[in-house]
Amino acid sequence: MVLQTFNIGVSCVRCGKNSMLTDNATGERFCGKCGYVISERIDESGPEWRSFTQDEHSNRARTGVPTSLTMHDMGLATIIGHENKDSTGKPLSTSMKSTVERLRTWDSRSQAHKTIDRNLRHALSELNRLQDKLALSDAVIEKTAYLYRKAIDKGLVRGRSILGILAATLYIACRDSGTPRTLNDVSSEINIKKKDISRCYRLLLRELDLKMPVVDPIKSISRIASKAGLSEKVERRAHTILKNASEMEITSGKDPMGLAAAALYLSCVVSGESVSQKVIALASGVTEVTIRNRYKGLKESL
DNA sequence: TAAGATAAGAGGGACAT
DNA sequence: ATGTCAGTCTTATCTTA
Repeated sequence: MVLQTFNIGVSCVRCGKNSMLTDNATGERFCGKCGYVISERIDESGPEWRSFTQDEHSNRARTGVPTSLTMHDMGLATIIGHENKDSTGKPLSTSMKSTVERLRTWDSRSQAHKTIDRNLRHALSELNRLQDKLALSDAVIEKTAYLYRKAIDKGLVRGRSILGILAATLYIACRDSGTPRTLNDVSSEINIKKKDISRCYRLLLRELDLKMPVVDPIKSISRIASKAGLSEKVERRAHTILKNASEMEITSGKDPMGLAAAALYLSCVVSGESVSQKVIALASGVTEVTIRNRYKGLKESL
């Protein structure tokens, strides 16, 4: 019943026979004689709770293997393989074969394993890689995994690229948790075109009924300022510029990043600090032309 | 060299057909 | 469902101070 197994030369803790096997497909270890299964994950995973006092720590006890949304099956893998052989490699009897056949049907029906499982595996392993690349917190990753599962449940992934949806869910998780990552950041790491991600992004917002707060350009200012190495005075002045601008209602519909960048540039000019548009454009991720356009608008409003 | 101007092109939202 | 329109941002190129 198992695709590929090999003996790892360890004796079973239950029956004592030297017959522990490992399954290449799932990485599970189990006893070829008595069927006892051990999980490697127990060793690797920490507790699923945090404790803040010594008391709390000693009072709590684990009640099972920790599960995580970032495991494709939440750490609860039991899959019936597709070969009609028993654990020792011998073919099954006819009656057993039909029994297994029936079980397998139920197995795949209940989980819709075929595509969804593979899909999830792919997405989550990519997610793992992205966490390192983009320096994301575990919370963001969990949130992404949660959203991705929701997207699958709603059937939104079918017919679309897995990575596209994944990138969009990741972007949503970042926005939602206040982690400053732009569409550009995500796009360049995952190697999917920005427009494809934003298409998926909008789709998800619509279908999952999510509400994304509009990015406040004032929040972007400090990010750009520190990246471009601007003084605090310039930063503060840019704040007031933007505040005035938004009261005069010339900011709606404009790219928040563009606004923030232009406000900073204007602030530099009136403060007498010479910083080129190019520097700010580089730090903010918008083009110099956009800065110029917003800059023109902001200047007129003063 | 930096800043400004201009033009072409892309993608999406609003609205009408 | 499809097409048009106004508005935005980007890329590229040229001119100006």
